[in-house]
Formats: sequence, structure tokens, C-alpha cells
Amino acid sequence: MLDIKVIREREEDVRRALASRGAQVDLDGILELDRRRRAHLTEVETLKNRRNVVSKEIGTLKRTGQDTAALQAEMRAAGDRITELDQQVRGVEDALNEALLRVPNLPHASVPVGADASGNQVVRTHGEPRRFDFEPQPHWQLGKRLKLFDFERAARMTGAGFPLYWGRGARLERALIQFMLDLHTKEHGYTEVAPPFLCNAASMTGTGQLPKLAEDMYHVPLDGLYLIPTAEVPVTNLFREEIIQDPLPIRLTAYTPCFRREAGAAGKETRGLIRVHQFDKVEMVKFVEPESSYEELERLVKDAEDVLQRLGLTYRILALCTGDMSFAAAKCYDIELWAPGQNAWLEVSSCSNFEDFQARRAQIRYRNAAGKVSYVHTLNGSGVALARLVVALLENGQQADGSVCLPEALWPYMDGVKRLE
RNA sequence: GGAGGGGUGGCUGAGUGGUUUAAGGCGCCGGUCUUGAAAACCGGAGUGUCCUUACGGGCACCGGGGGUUCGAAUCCCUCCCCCUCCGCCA
Repeated sequence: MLDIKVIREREEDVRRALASRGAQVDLDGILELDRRRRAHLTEVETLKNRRNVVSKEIGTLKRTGQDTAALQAEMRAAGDRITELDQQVRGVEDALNEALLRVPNLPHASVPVGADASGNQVVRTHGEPRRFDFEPQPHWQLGKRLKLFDFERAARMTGAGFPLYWGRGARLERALIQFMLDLHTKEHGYTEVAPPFLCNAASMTGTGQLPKLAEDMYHVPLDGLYLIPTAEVPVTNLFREEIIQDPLPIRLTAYTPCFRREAGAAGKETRGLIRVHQFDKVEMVKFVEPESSYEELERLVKDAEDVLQRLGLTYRILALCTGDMSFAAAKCYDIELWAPGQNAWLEVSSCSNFEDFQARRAQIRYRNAAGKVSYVHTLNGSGVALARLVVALLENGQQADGSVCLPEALWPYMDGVKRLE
């Protein structure tokens, strides 16, 4: 959420920044609500002041046995008017808040300007796409022959897009989770947390999934809960409505499954594991002081890259442009893996700095060096998302006979199994 | 799911309708004293928001929301959470 004071005082800057990301926002309407809110407040608070003073006076008069009927009658009328004005204030505040919750974050000055994904910039590429002396197969063929997963049975028990891993496929999934958590906790300085997989509406609003993206989530109306689309939600909301007492930065990592309805994506990239309704992911989340958040963003990307480098995979880093960034991000890097069976790059991580956008929504604050309470900056990034990581491992490690060589870093996690065959 | 007990500031803990502008204690910050520290003493300190160039002032906040009243931490309704016991259960 943007600070209404910033909108009020730097209206033209805000307009320009929102336009650069192609956002349609009724700033005039928001500013008008803001004006009305303040005008109403001034009026009702003057009345309340009078009521407080007179009520105290009534108390004093009554103690000395004097008649207060006239004053009480006057205050009753004032009370009615206060009730009326309070309702107006609430109405305006609700409308203002509702509008502000739908305004996206402002892009950082370093974000490339562009209208859509074609404006994204390749920051760096690591490794070379592997050359094959045979026709590389897509992962669904490799996985079927090696009995790593069973999409047909999973579709029968649940539905399309809910993968079922089998045998060494299931083991590979678990091994990768373990490998990534170990790396982040033992070498990158993160603390592991294991959060709930469902969150309430307030948490979903805090990180920015609600109100705009409701149709992208699985909802359990009976309990008012949503299945998490990413561990970002529970882990960022860990400190919701708190003034954090622990020293910053706080770096957390969590494994969770992720659930996404992928509304509107039907028929697109739906084959195999590329786009699914449930996938596993290891996430990294940081709470930092504003001064260091961009430094922390670069470190976050490095921590995600380390996973891929140790697995010997070819990837590239994209700086997303203004028009392609997600709602809450001020700056975002995507990491894409090369998948030879698709002849395409697959997004396996999105590393974002939200600055104080989520912190303001979720009321996550800390005391700065001067002792003043202020909003933290929040960041998160996948480190990394599993299903597509498995795709890249299978397609890059495949041999002419259809077997798959696993990178050395995984051998200890696979009981020494070096090759799936 | 049933019954009972609770939710007050960073922590602890008083407060059942009007000098409560939320007592006291602990912790915290500043000062005096000291070579330094501790102790003691003195002082300070919440969050949000509105008005104001500033100085300063107002309003709101005692788990959330609503109500009664001239006036609510206090009374009423409702929801949430925590604790104890019972039931069920991996």
C-alpha cells in the first residue's frame, strides 16, 4: 500500500511512476476521498472535544448536587451528531482504504521501463545451453519411462495439474527440498521455519494477494481460509501487526507446497510439470532496514543462483521491466532455467524487493537507530521452485538411452544414486 | 464439540461508571554521584491520526466489532485468541 501522504505531497511523481507500469488508477478519486476524510475528521473531533470537556464538568457539578439536565440534553444532541459524522468518516475511510489496497507499488528508479515482458532485460547468463548429439526428450517422456510420476492417476483422484511423484521421482523431490534447505540454513545464514499451508484473509491482504488476485487462489469459505500460493504469505505475515524486537535483518527460509488455480491459463503450457496447480517450493524471506534492502536483494538473487550453480544448471537472470512486475514489487529479478526438452527458458525464481509496500499493509514495523517506529522493508525470492527445477534436471541430465544423470551435489541426498535408469 | 477461567503499555500487575491526563513494580533512556561501574536519588519515555510554517494543541486506542450513557478499561451483545478439565483424534 502506498502512503497517502506521499500521494498527496508528490502527486505528479506518483502519477508518472504508476503510468510507467501501465496501471489504471483513479488518483483524483483517491485524493478527493482523502480531502473529505480530513474535513470530516476536523469537524467531528471538535465536537468530541466539547463533549469530553462538558462531560467532565457534569461530573463535577453532580458531585456538588447541582442540576445538569440542560447540559445533558445539549450533549445528547451533540452525541447524535457525532454518531452521524463518525459514520460518514468511516464510510469515507473504508472507500479510501479499499481504493488504496488496489494501487500497485511504485517501481524503483533502477527498474527498466517497458510495457510488457519484451521490455525485460537479461542481466547475466550462467552456463551454455547443452548441445545434444541426439534429439532431447521432454521431461514427461523421460519421467514416464523411468516411472518418476503418474499424471493420469493424479488427474483421476484430484484433477489435471496436480502431479503425483512416484518412487525415485518422489525421492528426488524430497532430496531437492532437503538440499536447498540445508544450503540456505548452513551456508547462507537463513533460519528455517515451517509455517501453516493455509492463511486467513488478513494475511492474504498483507502480502498483496487480496483483494485483486482472489480468483487465483483456492479458498475454503467454511473456515475463511485460503491455500497459500507461496510461502511468502505465511512467512511475511509472521510479524504482521508487530513492532519487531529482534535485530534486523531477519532472514527466513521455508519449504511449503504452493497452490495456484492458474485461472485464465487453461490450455497454456499445461503439459507435464511446467504449469501445475500444486508444486513444492523453498522460499527465502527477509525483513530488513530500508537502507540495506537493495543490497539484500542482490544477495537474495545470489543465494538462489547458488542452488542452480551447485546443480550444474544453465540459467539467466532477468531484470523485470515496469510493465511486467507483479503488483507489490518495487523491483524484481526473475531467474530462468534452460530446459532443452522445451527449447525454452523456465522461470524458477522471482526475487523481489517490496520496500515498505507489504509492511504498510501488514503493519510490520521496527525501531530504527533513532528509536522511531517505522516500517521494515520486506523481500522474498524462490530458492527455488521445484516442479520446473525437476524439469530442468531431467531434460539437461538425459542420456541417449533415456536415463538421467544427477548432479553430484544430490548424490548424498539420493542414497548415492547417481543416475536414474 | 462441551464446561469453566482469562485477554490492560516492552514485561509484570492494580483498576466494576466521573481528579485515571491508565496506580505500583521490573526493564529501558538521560542526569547527579563515581577513576569506571553498581547501588541510591532525580527526570524522561507508547501507537496512530488531524490541525499548525513552527511552537503547540485536539481526537482515538485497555483482544476485534457493535451497543447503553452527558460520560465506558469498567455495564450489555457478539466474534477472535489463550489457559484448565472432559470428549474425539494422527
